[in-house]
Amino acid sequence: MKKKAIVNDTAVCQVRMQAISDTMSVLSGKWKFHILGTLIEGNKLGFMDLLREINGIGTKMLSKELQDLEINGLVSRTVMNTKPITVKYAITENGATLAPVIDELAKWGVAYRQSVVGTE
Amino acid sequence: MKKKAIVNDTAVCQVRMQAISDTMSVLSGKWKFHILGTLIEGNKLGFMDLLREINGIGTKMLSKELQDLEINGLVSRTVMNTKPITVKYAITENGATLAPVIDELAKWGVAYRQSVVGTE
DNA sequence: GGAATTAGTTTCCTCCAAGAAACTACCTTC
DNA sequence: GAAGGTAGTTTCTTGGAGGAAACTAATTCC
Repeated sequence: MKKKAIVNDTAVCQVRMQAISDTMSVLSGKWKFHILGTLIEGNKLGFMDLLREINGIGTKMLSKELQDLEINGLVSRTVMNTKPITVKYAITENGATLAPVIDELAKWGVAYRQSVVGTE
Repeated sequence: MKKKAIVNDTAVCQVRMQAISDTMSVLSGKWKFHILGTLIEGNKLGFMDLLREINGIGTKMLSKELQDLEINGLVSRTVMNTKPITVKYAITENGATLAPVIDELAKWGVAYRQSVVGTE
């Protein structure tokens, strides 16, 4: 009798796995959570604002990640007709639904850090 | 007057950012969520079980990711003294605290997929 | 005219994640 | 003793993520 996959061999688990892959695919990379988190906290920020807010990111990465997020409908980009041209990035309705996800990640990170510090 | 970081320039935000980085650092890579999710669902699985459960993963990655997870205290590895030597991998108490995080990720992935399908 | 600010793009480079395939090693069954 | 199952390790290779720095381009301030 050959062994087969048991646990994941249900439609529910397949969907679940796929869903996690989807999420991580959309939020892949080193900076997306930081960008989204920042935009959720502070609504409507310019490119240079984000560059200052997010410690360590460079212009290339910020530009690229923002494009990704815009394509996926999580962030909106609006060119303002101001004297020196400015751009406002904001979280979309869809992007705002990530708040609980980011909250859980942050919460877990805090708890994990404490558990590591506590046991050493 | 020079502009400064406003939104993230609070202790709370710095901690939050750090926490997200911590979490993503521990859970980095393509397979950790899948491994953890599988171990949360089906308690105590052997190496070959996991290899079968997780579609697409290879021995090298599985081995490496399991080591990472064990080092970080999220997964336990127990060598059983059975006739052909077997190893049981299980989620730890600490690792089990990831369940809500994984749930949120999965939940969001499902909703996101529906939002994309719904609007096209 | 030169400096500074906005918002990026482009180029070059490096390192690492990830996969394929082969190999080790031990034990059991046929 | 060959096949098949356990649990991995090792080697080789490639694509892409990510970073540094230079560059574009428009406008405003001094």
